[in-house]
Amino acid sequence: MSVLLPLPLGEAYDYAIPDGLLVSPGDFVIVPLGKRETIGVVWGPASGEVDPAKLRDIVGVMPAPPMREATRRFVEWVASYTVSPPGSVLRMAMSAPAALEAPRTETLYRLGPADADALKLTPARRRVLDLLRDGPAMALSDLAREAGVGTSVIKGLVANGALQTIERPRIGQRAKPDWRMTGPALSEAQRAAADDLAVKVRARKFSVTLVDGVPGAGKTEVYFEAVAAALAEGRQALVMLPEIALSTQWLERFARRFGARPAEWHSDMTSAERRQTWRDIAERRVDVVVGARSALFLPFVDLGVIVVDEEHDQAFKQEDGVIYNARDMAVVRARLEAVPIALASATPSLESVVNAQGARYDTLHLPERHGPMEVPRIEIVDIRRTPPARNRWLAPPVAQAIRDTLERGEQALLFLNRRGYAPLTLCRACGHRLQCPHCSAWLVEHRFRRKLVCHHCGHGAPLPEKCPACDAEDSFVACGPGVERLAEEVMALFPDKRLEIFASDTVPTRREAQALVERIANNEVDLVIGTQMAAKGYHFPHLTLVVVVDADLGLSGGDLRAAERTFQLLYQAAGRAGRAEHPGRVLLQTAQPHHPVMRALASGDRERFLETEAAERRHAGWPPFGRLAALIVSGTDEQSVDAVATRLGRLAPSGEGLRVLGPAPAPLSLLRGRFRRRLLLRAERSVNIQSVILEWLAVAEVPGTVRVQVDIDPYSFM
DNA sequence: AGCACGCCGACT
DNA sequence: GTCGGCGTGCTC
Repeated sequence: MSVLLPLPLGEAYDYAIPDGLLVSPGDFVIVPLGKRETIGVVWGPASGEVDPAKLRDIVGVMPAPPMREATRRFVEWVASYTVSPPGSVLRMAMSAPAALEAPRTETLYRLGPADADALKLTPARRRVLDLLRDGPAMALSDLAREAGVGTSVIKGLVANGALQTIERPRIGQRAKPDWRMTGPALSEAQRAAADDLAVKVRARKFSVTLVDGVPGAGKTEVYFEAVAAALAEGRQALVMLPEIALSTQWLERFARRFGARPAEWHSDMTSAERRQTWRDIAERRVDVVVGARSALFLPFVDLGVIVVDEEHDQAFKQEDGVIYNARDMAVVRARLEAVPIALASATPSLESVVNAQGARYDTLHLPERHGPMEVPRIEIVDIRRTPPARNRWLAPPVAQAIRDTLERGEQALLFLNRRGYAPLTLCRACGHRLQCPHCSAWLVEHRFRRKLVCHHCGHGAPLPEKCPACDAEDSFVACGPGVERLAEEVMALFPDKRLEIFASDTVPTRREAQALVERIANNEVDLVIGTQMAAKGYHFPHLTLVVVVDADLGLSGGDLRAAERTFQLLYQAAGRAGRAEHPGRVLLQTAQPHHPVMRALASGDRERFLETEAAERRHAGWPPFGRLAALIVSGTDEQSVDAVATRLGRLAPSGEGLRVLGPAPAPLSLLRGRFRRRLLLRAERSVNIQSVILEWLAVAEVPGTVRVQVDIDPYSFM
């Protein structure tokens, strides 16, 4: 049999089956590999490429449900699409190896065969027997506690046969979401959209539906009905959210609709939680999973629907290891499982919009805000006309708007997507810039932590006393604003107001972030300064003013999605304003008031922006109108990295509808001590870009010291 | 991914 | 003289 191992091996290995062992494709098996044993998945018949005499025996089969055919095909599909070893993809589908072991058992006590009346019935013994006569079998400690006896009484009853023990797999008690509960009243548009999705779920066929609606239009309630329909069919449902949005607020909403929480799947679960949840999904004890991108590889048995919320969000793009976009792979999984998938967003990606226009996807529009809410007014503040004071970042009219808001007892959010005090620190005397020793990036001063930090590799160092280049003392000047520096300015302006910074540095854990979200929601905070962490998915009823401190920040840098991404981020940030009964106001500080992004935001004309954006990309052949792949060549030795990059450039495939750009030093030409070069392959949609790349890499003879990563449909150009 | 082998710097 | 650093290569 060929067995795929969760290792970056390139192909499945053949193993022999010892006499008496029964194995089938999909079984999780233990196999020897070198000196150790590894768990893999039986993938199919032996390839026959290895001398049968060399084959080693499969050691055993894990006591776990086998990996389904559809899941195996999904693993293969992702591997071939991303040009990754299938074993690396398998590893993502085996993220809780402990779940493959025999489930832990518990010992329960129930009445035994002996005639209780024949025993000496002490009061303690009677209490135990009475308890078990009317109730279910119980664990030792529970039984002892409830009967008010010591464990020795129970052991004694077992010894004389009045009680007996049974071993049972320990099954966590999970409350099941109940689809029969009545949901909130839906608007006409919501009802129509919900019915459409429910019909698709019942049809048990593959389809993709884009659920497109402004923030507050009630997309969540709509896709909850798709989940309810899957549950009514007795099937499982998967809801994918970008990591950051996996919030208590969302879970509470779900619990209100279904009376129980869904199973969660995300990176900061304990291994015990992973083990339990993975197994519960594989054995059908979990109906609904909400998770980040890795939830896509869970062992669903009978999936009925997939929902990807905030489908435009970049957090779905995995940037290390197997580089994949979980939104796109979710569509593939839905196809292989033959189920409908819903992609929801207020700012759908251009990819999805184009797919919807091309009739590959259906679209459900949810036009208005649902309930007594108004769409916030987005106003442009031209910082060239009303500039902030020197080394200040808030324009006078903006400061005034904040003051007015606070005076009304309402909250303001200042959005600045820059952690730390200042993005760059330099020496006034010689101009030396403080740079990371491992990356081509500036060190960012974090004044509260009294440290310099590299945001790319995590390198930290104390702020030096004097300039490392010219020895000048007290010569450092901070350049540009970060959230900490903005906080300094705001504290000086509003010293008696309660200010919180909402960034990964101030709320490093999910728990702390949620505590802060609660404080903001309960109006225990007046002013929030936040990075993009604060921009997404939350609902703050007292927040009526959102200020985008530097709306131009994401626009520079040669990224093909810069405009689209900026539009999405700012629109989402703006959506935080005025979601309760108070109307919201949004101020964008920009030096480019006529930029299409700013105009689209101010006029609310999203369609026109998307059209312009689509036209530009179509003209240039960029995605989604063409295919794109990046090769990232990296290594610790700059010469050999350059040699490989140059060779790849020389051997670049050519042909109809194909073009290779580069090699060029990556914008982060040094990252974590590795030198980096990039090549970009652009092709027409008809080109099979994966096979082109495979042939390319095969002839380029990359030495072991240099790594070439393939990024199909790159989102990051760093 | 492990776990080996293998070739150069600081120790008993 | 060894102990051990982690670079390189293989595992059916």
